[in-house]
Amino acid sequence: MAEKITPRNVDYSRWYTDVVLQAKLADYSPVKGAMVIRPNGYAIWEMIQQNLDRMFKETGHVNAYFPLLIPESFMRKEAEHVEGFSPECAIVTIGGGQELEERLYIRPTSETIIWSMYKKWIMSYRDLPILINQWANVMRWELRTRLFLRTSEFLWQEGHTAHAAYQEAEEEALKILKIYKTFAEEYLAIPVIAGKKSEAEKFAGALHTYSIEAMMQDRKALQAGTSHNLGQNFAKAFDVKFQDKDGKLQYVWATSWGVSTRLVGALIMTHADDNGLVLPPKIAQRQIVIVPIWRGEEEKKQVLAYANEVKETLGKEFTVILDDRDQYKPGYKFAEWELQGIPVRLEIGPKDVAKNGMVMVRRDLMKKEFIPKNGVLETVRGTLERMQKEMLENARKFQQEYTHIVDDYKEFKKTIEEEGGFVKSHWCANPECEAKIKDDTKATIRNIPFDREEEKGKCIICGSESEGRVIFAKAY
RNA sequence: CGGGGCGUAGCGCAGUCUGGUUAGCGCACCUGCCUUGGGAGCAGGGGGUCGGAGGUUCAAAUCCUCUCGCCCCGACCA
Repeated sequence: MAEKITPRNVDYSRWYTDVVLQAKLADYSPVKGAMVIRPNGYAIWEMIQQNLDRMFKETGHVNAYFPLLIPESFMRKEAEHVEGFSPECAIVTIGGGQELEERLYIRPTSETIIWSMYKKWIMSYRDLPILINQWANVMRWELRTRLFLRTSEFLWQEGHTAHAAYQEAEEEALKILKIYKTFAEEYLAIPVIAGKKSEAEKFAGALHTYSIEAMMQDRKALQAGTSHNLGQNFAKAFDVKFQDKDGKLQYVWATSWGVSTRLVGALIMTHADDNGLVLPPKIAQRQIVIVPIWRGEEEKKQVLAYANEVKETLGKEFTVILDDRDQYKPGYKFAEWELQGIPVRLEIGPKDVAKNGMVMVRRDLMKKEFIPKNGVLETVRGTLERMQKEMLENARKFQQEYTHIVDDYKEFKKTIEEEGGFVKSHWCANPECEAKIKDDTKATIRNIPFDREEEKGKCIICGSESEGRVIFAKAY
């Protein structure tokens, strides 16, 4: 291989970087901590946007846009919030060549500026709920950065809703988490565990935080989406009250929720292999590549005419690339499209033309299979559907294989240290026990799964009563 | 901020210790021929303020001084 990807078992993090760079998903920018998202990478983000945006709108949400710059005084209004975010904020101090009277934060998230506006817009219960989402960039200054996973500037969507009652906000936060889970599994083919964050891990300024957690191929956890019930914290900070049906003034109830370009990193670390990216069909903007093979002009003409017919047939339903470049040999093209993760490759040479068929290769399996030209659209459609399904199943098997049930702390440490993955253990809900585990092992509580079994037990640290198991793992 | 390393073609590097024609190699790129079922071959070609500034010297990528930038390792985070 001329273009090398470091194999996963040699150096997982170099493998990741190699895949991102070689598949042309992103590149390093002149500004440290920032990245350029290249067309191949942005195409993935667009697919994420399109599908999530549709799902948000189907549940009554609308899009809007709030400013990038936030007055410092706004950030300071919610104590926990400013404390949580201040260390990672970039601040504008000069504008128009002059020192600003009030410094402006480049948004690390938009709760404060949005709630300053909600104050203007909300008077009565009739104004509620407000279900606004925005697609935007945010900035959180980072020292140790990794493409897609942790960059100072990243793209995301942030939903900010306002409600008349606690219960409504709670339902909203859970509804969104459900959407995230559905999207992650059905589109990205990433199995996730939905649950509630512990107090220590929740969002700065939230009442409850919920998350979906995925397991990467190195068995580390990655938070793939979060949703917060913010209670009345921001309403109180920004003095946002509404008059209820009884004529009484109440503070508004809030949620916020988001997923980011980090999902692209999750997609890579869930499915890609030593040959490069593997895209689930539903996320691939281009699902099929045809590589024609020929010797001499005569064959070239024949093969290309045939390949074009196939392209046209498949083009009714899918986006097809016909790679007829003359300067590269087929082997080179195979490798290149594999690198970019195109789900299905069709190889068409003189032998296939003679047999009225072609060779089909599924990117995740890499097995060659001869298929007839008759019914190629149905064959490929079926293959793509199976591929989508099996990618999720395989990832789920992997996740289950590395999910351990552990009741003894010695074994816990050993498992986290040697095996990695998710460890399900009892925990008494005391933050001190949680902190001790983090100090000892670097593992954190990923979440308290919604679907956990009711099972009385004893905290793995202190032995106190526990209502059920929580998920521990080392995380990105 | 503390410890280790590195700046030479788009990328990866050699050359620096021991100063000396025109600064070299691999990949990539361009042209042509030839090839095409798993990353071909041959020939020719383009591309460099040797990170920057100052100094020593007949002569500096090489020696000296200063400076800038980057990467790796230790406290927080979608």
